[in-house]
Amino acid sequence: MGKVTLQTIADALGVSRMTVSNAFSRPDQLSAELRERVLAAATELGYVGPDPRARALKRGTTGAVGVLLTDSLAYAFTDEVAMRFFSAIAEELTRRGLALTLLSAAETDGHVPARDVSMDGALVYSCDPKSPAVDWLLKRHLPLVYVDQTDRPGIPSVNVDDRGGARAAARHLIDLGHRRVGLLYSILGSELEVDADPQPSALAHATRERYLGWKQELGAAGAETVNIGVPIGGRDHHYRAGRALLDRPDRPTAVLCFSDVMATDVVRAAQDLGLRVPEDLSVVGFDDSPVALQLRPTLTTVRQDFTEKGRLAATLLTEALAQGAAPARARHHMLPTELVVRESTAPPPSVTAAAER
Amino acid sequence: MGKVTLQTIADALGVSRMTVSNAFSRPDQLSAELRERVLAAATELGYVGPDPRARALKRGTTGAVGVLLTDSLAYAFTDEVAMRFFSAIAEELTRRGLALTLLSAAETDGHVPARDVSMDGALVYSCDPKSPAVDWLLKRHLPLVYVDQTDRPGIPSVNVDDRGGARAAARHLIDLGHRRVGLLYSILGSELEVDADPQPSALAHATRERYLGWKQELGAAGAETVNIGVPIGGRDHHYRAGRALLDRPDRPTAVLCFSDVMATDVVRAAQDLGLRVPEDLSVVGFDDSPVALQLRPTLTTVRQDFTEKGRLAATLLTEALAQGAAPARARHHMLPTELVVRESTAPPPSVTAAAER
DNA sequence: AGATTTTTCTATATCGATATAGTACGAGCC
DNA sequence: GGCTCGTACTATATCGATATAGAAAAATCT
Repeated sequence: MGKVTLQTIADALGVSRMTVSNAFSRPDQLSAELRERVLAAATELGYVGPDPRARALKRGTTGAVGVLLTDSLAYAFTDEVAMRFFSAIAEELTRRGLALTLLSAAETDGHVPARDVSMDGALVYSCDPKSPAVDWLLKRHLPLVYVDQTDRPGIPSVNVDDRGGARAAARHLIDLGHRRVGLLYSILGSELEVDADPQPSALAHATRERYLGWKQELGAAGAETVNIGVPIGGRDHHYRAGRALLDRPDRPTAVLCFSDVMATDVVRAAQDLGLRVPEDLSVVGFDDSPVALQLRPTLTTVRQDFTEKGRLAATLLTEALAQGAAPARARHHMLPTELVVRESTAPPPSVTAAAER
Repeated sequence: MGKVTLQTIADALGVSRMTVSNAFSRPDQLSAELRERVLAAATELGYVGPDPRARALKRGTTGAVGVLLTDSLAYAFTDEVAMRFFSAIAEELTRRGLALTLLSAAETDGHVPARDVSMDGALVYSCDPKSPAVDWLLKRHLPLVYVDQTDRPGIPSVNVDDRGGARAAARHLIDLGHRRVGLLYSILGSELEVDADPQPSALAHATRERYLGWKQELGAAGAETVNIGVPIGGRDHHYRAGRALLDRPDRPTAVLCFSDVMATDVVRAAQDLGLRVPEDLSVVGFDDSPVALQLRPTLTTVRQDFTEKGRLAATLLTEALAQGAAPARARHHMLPTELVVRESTAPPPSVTAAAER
């Protein structure tokens, strides 16, 4: 059976192929009457419409934009914060009639999505900046938008004020009287790093900013820190990190966590040890994800607006698409963060005891 | 500035275009030495690799498969059950080097993703079977796999035993002694439908199966039901549905809910009315999503294996891709469900009272 | 009526790659 | 020497559409 193409219909009707193309893609280019006949013939012959692949080649656009994620797409789907962000992106892109292609940064026997999949542009989201996948996207000269990444000249970006938020969180603990604070941040490795002194350059962007924010504020106040690098990807790592922090003799009186999810598991670890939150241990999260409110006690955290972040990123990308190759001034956006004080933080035990005396 | 294509490199090196193509795509077709020279020249001239669009046209494959969802992609991202399923799909597809394109069923000023986006095949997931988007996919003769959809001859599918699970849930309530049960199911409309007698044909597949399973078992036992159709898309609808059910004088002693999320909101509504769960009201969910365990009391529900569902769907699709147009016997798979009894169900108050006498 | 514009349709040249068949040449075999 | 065979590379014909420019007919203007 021969394939049905524009030509098939053109031949059947004795018109030019171009006319058939126009019937589908540019209705104003032919009379309504002829267009009807063309469409009728198309239906009869079982022609669905212009082949997207051929159209993509000729027009140069595909109607889909990519989102580059970490190696593990599967893991990203379990991340509620990422999903809120995606939701906003999807909303905005759907409005513009664009589809969303998820790209894994991983290479599987020769297949490299970032290099091989056709798309009109891409969002680079929260993935290892050294990833070869990012390089491919850059080399392809695709319109890009960086999200939660270190800025790069010439590429529009959306970030949140991670450092400012982290400082506010640290300051909050200082103000409460804490002078010995645990810091739990994500690392790329697979083993817990206790008492580490992380190289900022080895951390992912958001992690680095938050870590530096904490350090900056705590350092200024002369507080001590206990650093633990927690591998991403498994909740049990969070729990173990919590235990590693709380089992020790010089246990801190408060913990700053990279995320609300991590904070949740630390609270669990604390409660399993018979520690009361916030009386014996203050815990602060990051993101203000839905779990922050579900946790008992409710979680003090740093809020960021995922929805706005997604919407802005999608808008920047569609703008970049519209401008085509001509790159306007790349704007770097920074969204605000806000400390949200809830029930999981309180003065350290010693201070409380002193006050009660 | 001229674009850099295979021809550019071929000309620069004085070899044929085909040789350059082979250097990238079929290394065994030319000597290692020449290949090196070609690749070196390519890098120097800033050639990234074969254009995915052109390759897609000629080869006929794009390296991405679609997932067709409801009108609102954004909503799907907030659905934890859908995300678990996606996670498994993504895992499996990444393993095969395929990217995942999310398709909204909505049409936006002439753009219809299901018709216009190029892909090698698609999963049709939990969307209105009457949606034009599904028709487009069918007309394109793309390899498809139906998930949580009514079976269609010739199209492989993955379903879970919704009806069996629903029957088990209903039987559980009957066995506990309940004879008056609320049924909360999803509808496509935007208004709560209280005391409705829904047309099964108007319900989405999974909804229909669950509803019919409940009815079947409750009917056989001679129990009464109070039916409420709950619009999808907003948690407040769930809560209002709960209130509509519990505020009435002839309040049922138990509720069967379409999902765990819905059950969560119903429990909240009950508690707000001063009703104790399960002493005054038994509540059963569906899916066994993570929230079922987080809820207090923990939720009696019907478990399905999202991960297996996703993995199977992805596997069926890649198999269909491999077979190309030649459609093997389309298999319809049905995954089992399992009643998980937890704390949210108990005998109705009257029975308890009688037992205490 | 003649000039000008508009409408409607067609012819041709791409878009950037890959499949297929074929050529040239050296090696192996009897 | 003549035959087959394998390796390394090339020439040509697509894949299925759309942009562009142009031709013919119809409509508008002066």
